[in-house]
Amino acid sequence: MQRPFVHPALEDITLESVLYALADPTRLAIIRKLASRGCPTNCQTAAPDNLPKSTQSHHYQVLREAGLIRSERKGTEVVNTLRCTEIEGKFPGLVPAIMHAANLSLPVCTGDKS
Amino acid sequence: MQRPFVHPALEDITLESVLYALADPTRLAIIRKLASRGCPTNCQTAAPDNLPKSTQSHHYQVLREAGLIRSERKGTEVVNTLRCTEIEGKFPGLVPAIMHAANLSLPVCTGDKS
DNA sequence: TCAATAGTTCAACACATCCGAACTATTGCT
DNA sequence: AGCAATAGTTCGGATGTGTTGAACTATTGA
Repeated sequence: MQRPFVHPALEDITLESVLYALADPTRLAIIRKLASRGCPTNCQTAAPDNLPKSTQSHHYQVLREAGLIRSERKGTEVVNTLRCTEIEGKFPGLVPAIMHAANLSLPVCTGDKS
Repeated sequence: MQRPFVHPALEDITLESVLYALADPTRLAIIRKLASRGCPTNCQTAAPDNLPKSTQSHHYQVLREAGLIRSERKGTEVVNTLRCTEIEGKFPGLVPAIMHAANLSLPVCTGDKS
């Protein structure tokens, strides 16, 4: 927990890593949950199902290293924030189009909790 | 070569398979080449570099099964066509946004040949 | 100080990817 | 018709990637 999180600079975010990160159903669900709470929102344990912690941790790492989320420690928890305005500046319309497509193909992101 | 190609029906195309297919640099390059020649265009050997034939064959199969391209045999060749109008109907703006982002991040798709 | 909570790291297994070699199908030449 | 050349597929093995339980680290709160 002492090891600080590594976030790529905006210019190091690549289209392929973004697509790769969002191609996984679990990670897409995480991003959808984050996005459904307004864009720069935070979310503790936005884990889709009862996924093992190690797997969750791995998925958050992939999303972080792809540049999609920003992670910050708050006590024992990690608060994740969408970096959508940054990404929107780099790849205009990309994430909104994917979110829109996700909302069309999947029922609706359950905005549970709080 | 006798085995007919299998193309998913429009309703069986999922967002995740589309993203997965496009997350690979090689496959993204193939789609970019197809798209750069006008939308419903065809392309024989749109292989990016001098990629092994077996690998090419694999990538075309992934793109086909994701629903991104349609493959038809013409003599000894296989002609691949983007299914972009169909996909546009299902996921409006998705592929254009990705193509736009690709054009922003990568130089420009070299429209070589013919 | 100690238990509980939240998350990470490690190692092992399962599964996917890549590519050379062998194969199949079609064309065009003679 | 036969045959070489071309275009692509299939197979198998090496290599890489994803998933997850077990052990570990940090922080909070009693």
